[in-house]
Parts: sequence; C-alpha cells; structure tokens
Amino acid sequence: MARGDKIRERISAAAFRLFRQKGFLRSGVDEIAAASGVTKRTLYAHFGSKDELLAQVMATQAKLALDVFRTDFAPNAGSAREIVATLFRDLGRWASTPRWAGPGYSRLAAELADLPGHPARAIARRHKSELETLLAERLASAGVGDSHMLARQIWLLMEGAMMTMLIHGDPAYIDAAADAALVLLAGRAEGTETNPG
Amino acid sequence: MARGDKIRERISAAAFRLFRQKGFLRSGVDEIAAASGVTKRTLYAHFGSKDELLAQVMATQAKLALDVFRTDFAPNAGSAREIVATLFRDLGRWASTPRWAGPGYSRLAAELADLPGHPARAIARRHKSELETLLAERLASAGVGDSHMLARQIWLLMEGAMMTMLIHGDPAYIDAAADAALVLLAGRAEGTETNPG
DNA sequence: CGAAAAATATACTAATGGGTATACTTTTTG
DNA sequence: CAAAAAGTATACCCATTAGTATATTTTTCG
Repeated sequence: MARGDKIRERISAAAFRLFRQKGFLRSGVDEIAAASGVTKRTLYAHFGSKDELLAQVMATQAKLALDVFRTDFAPNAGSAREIVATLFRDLGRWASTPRWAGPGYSRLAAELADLPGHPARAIARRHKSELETLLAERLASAGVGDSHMLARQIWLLMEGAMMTMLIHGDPAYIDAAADAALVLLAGRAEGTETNPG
Repeated sequence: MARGDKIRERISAAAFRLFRQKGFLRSGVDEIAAASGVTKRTLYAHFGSKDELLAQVMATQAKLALDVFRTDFAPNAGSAREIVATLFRDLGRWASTPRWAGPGYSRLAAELADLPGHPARAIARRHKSELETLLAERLASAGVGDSHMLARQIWLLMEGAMMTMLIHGDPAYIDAAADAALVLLAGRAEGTETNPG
C-alpha cells in the first residue's frame, strides 16, 4: 500500500469519527486535519473539498459496514427468530456505548435534509437499501415468506429505535422494538398477515 | 395582545420555519431577523441568544403540536384500527408535502446529538413522551390492552417511517409502517376492539 | 545520488457567524 | 403632552470557517 493511500485512510477515518461525533457542519477541516495528523494542505491534495471528503468518507464507511454486516453478523444464525433477536441485541450494545451519537447515516441525512442533491444523500440511500436487501436475503434463507416486506418493517423499527434512543437514551425502546419485530415475524411465519375477522 | 407579543410570535414562527427547513446551524440570526421583518437588535431584545431562541421556539411549537394532536387528530375515531390507520394516513399526507424536511424534533435532536445538555433536547424528549402517552390513552379508551407498549411500538414505526421517508422519499415505507402497526394491533387486541359510544 | 513527488509549516483570503454599540424614530402610556 | 419603552438602521467586533499561496523539508524511486 502506497504512502498516499495510508494518509488518505487516516484522513478518512478521522473525518468519519468527527462527522459521526459532532455532525458534518460542526466538524472543521482544520480539526479533521489535526485529528489525522496531517496538514490541511495535504488534506486538500487528497480531497478536493469538504463535501467531497464527506461523500468519499460515506462511501468508504458504507462499504466497511456492509462487509462487517455480511461476514460478522449472525454468521451461523439458524432460525429467523435468532436472526432478528441478534439484530436488536447488537443494536442495543452498539447504542449503549459511552458517547454514542446516533445512527451515522440517518444523522447525516437529517443534517442535509434541505440539500437533496448532495452526493452523500445518494450514498446513504443506497447503503440503507443494501442493508435492507441483505436482511431480506437472510430472512428468506431462514424460510420466511414475504421476506422483503418483513425486512423493510424491521428496518423501520431499527431506525425508529435508533432515533428514539438518541432522543431518550433509554434502552427500553430498543427492547420494545425487538419485541415488535418478533411479533411481526411470528405474524408472517404463521401465515396470518391480516387480523382474523 | 401587546405589540411585543406579536413581534415575539413573528420571530418565533419565522425561526421555526427556518430551523425546520434548513436545520439549526444553517439558519443564521440575520436570516431569521430578516424573515420575521425585524431588526437583529430587536430579536436579541426578545431572545437572549440563538440557543435560547431555539429552546423557546421548540417549547412553543411543542405546545401547538400537542394541541393540534389532541383536538384535531381522529376526533371521533371509533376503533383502534381506525385510530392507527388515521395516524399513518395523516403522516403520509404530511410527509408528502412539497418541501417536507423531515420530522422537526428528531432532526433537531440529531443535529444536537453531541450536546446532550442543550435545553432543546429536554423539550424534544418531553414532547415525544407526551405524544406517546396521548396515543396510549386513545388506544386504551378504544379498548386495547397493554396500550402503553403498543403506543410505544407504533411511535417507533412512525419515527422510522419519517426518517426513512427523509432518506428515500418513497411513501411506500409509510405504507409498510402502517401495515406493521396494524399487525401489531391485531396481535395485541385479543379480540376486543370495542368502540366507546 | 539526485530530481520529482508529496508533505509540512505558516500565513493568508474572503465570507460568515453570533452578538454588541450608537444614534434615531415610533409607539405606548401615565 | 411628555417621557419611557420598544423598534429601526447601520455599523461594528471578534471568532471561526472553507479554501489558497509560498517556501521549505521529507520521501520515493529511477
């Protein structure tokens, strides 16, 4: 690996840390440069602008997150129930870390809500879709019918749990979300999509 | 109503509009003053700082939103099913307005994620709790058992739907959330969906 | 080695931010 | 009416921001 790539990585990692911790707008370029042990001039040699840096950071992290999810998450989970339970257990652990600053992608999307054309938005959108699809595949291979709809609804619960956790800081909301997800799963699995009249 | 109060209201309304549209950090004080047709000096005579302005705006809007919810939302909804369906239908309409910029409170909370002590955070937290409680009461009076848990889970779905709608802009996610909410309701309501009155 | 490429250090810019100061005009009110 | 209260207009302060310029040093590599 060339030296330049290593520096790129250092900058990208530091930027990601700061963006997630303090948000995009409140993270200064000088700050990012200092945190990566690099001169601002060097930073601008690698990334043309702060927005471009954000876009590249998001793309990099999306790839990393997807790989982690693909390989590490519930690697040999059997039942759909296990998959769902693991998903929310991991979420709870993650969201309980000391200075947890919420879901990175959703936070960034919220921060850029008035800039629908920003490249980072498209990346966040694609990343979310990929995760949703991945979960759907896991559920399908665990024998769940209508796995797409269920995966989508579970992601809705995940998003809601993260935002609510960010607002309230109360892990009970994650438990409630997990419970709801399992109810939904049970509903689908037993073939009773709609309430019996 | 005194003149001063009218001006306060104008400032507060303009600030709310801008905060929701562009976020807190990207809304300048000069901009807010101009939008409310008021001098910056006057703005500072009414609100000591930008943060204080945010806090007061959030408090005001929370009260307004709660009143609207209390009186206008599903005023004579009978069954719990109707309540839930109406809730998501209204959400879908709201989120489909032209320049919809996401859920105000959650967005602000996300923006201030690294400042847990900010007064606006506490207001957002309380507001969310009040809404959740209100929904629980509605559900309870419609004969739903364990209405607290159900209300909480429905709010999780609402939050998730809003954030996802903000990211994807696809109303299908709201339909998916509505469907999930109804499945949860069917699961809880062990056969009793009675209509009071 | 020796030269090009890449990084550093430092200083700069132009704009923007929140917040304040001063002098003047309008509105309210005793 | 008269004076205080409230608002306007305008200019200013100081810190911070993204991004650039220049000159110097370090690293890479033929």
